[in-house]
Amino acid sequence: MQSEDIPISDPTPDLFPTAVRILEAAKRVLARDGFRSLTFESIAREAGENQASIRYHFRNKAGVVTALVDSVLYLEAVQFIEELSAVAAGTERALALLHLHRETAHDLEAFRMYHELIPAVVRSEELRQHFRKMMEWYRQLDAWALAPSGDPRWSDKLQPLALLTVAIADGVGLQVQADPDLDISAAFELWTTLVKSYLGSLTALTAADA
Amino acid sequence: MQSEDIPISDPTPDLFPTAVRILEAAKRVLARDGFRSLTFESIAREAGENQASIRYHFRNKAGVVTALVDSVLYLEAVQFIEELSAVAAGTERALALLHLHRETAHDLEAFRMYHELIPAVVRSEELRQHFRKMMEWYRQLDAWALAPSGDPRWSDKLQPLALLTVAIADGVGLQVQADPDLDISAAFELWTTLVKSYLGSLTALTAADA
DNA sequence: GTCTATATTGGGATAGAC
DNA sequence: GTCTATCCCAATATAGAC
Repeated sequence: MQSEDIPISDPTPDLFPTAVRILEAAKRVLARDGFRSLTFESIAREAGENQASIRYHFRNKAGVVTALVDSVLYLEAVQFIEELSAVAAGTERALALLHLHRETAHDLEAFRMYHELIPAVVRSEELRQHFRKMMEWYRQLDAWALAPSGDPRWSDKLQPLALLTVAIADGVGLQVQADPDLDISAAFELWTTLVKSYLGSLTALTAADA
Repeated sequence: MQSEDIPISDPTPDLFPTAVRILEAAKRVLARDGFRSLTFESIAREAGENQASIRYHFRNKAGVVTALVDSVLYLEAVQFIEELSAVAAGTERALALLHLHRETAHDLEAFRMYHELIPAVVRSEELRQHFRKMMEWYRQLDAWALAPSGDPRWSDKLQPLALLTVAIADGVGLQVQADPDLDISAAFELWTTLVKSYLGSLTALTAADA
């Protein structure tokens, strides 16, 4: 799994330094005050820039939102690659993935941004395609991380499980948004057990095939 | 599981007929055009009512949104109770629950409304508490539906699994929003297998205890 | 490429007639 | 309890100076 497999490229380096600062400011506003508060005025204030400067760099509001979504989705993805690439393939990496999901569920701010963006993302056909690719990519990342070995044939076989792990990550994150004090440890331990036993049965089956 | 266990009551019958029609119109606008399009003007047009009439019945915008959230959450919940109560406790009902989740994932409009409301729900403390209770209630409903028998002691034991089933339902729904053509059948079959095997091991364990 | 001034729109809210 | 008229504000967008 090299970084070339990411279906979107980092939007940040193509931008002027001012544009980057504006984008960072926009992300802070989004996380703190929500999508409806994401205005030229609030971004300009947060960035210490002029409203007209934002418009110059991003043309209009839609331009800002697109760049923002791109950036948020991208960064979320990059974090996962980095952390999982450091772990050896097999059970260790599978456990690392589930652990990462568990930690992420408690990242209230990240999920808040995520949920703020979803309505905008789903309603714009362009953004939805971006989102679709990112979801697909997340499933592939999970399948890769869950695979007992580096053998790429595992990827297909693990797609159904990967769909579930991604769903669990998103779904638990939502429940934590509803109740930040929710204790999810027992559920994640159960989930880990279920996944381990399934992976075990898969490798046993494959060994029998051979 | 009687309907008295629902933590919120049906908001609809307390309202005047006009208010009910306004609320129904608001739901249609929300599903079709999204939260940002939910204005007095659009609701009034959809309902064939006057803007001032909406204000008279719901005081202000926040009043409309609160009633709307209440109504959407409530109806979603009621549907689940009705369908699952018709099935006998045990494996049959557990499978019915998972099947219901699978069907619901394809209800694009319902999930669209759900996702449109989430940002508003999470940012208002009052609405978030409502949402929290509803999530908790959904977990209890799932635990009840998954239980091998009517014995209420199962409920506690099955909370972790119920957290997962709720997460799967929400998480898969999101993936389908991203890609309506996504094939989720293999994933749900796998999920059903995992749940059945876990429930089987639980009952075996309990039988050994006795 | 940064900024000011201003135009335009649209949504939320108020007062009060009927 | 329904409706009209009107005010106010916030947010996007434009023109053009520097």
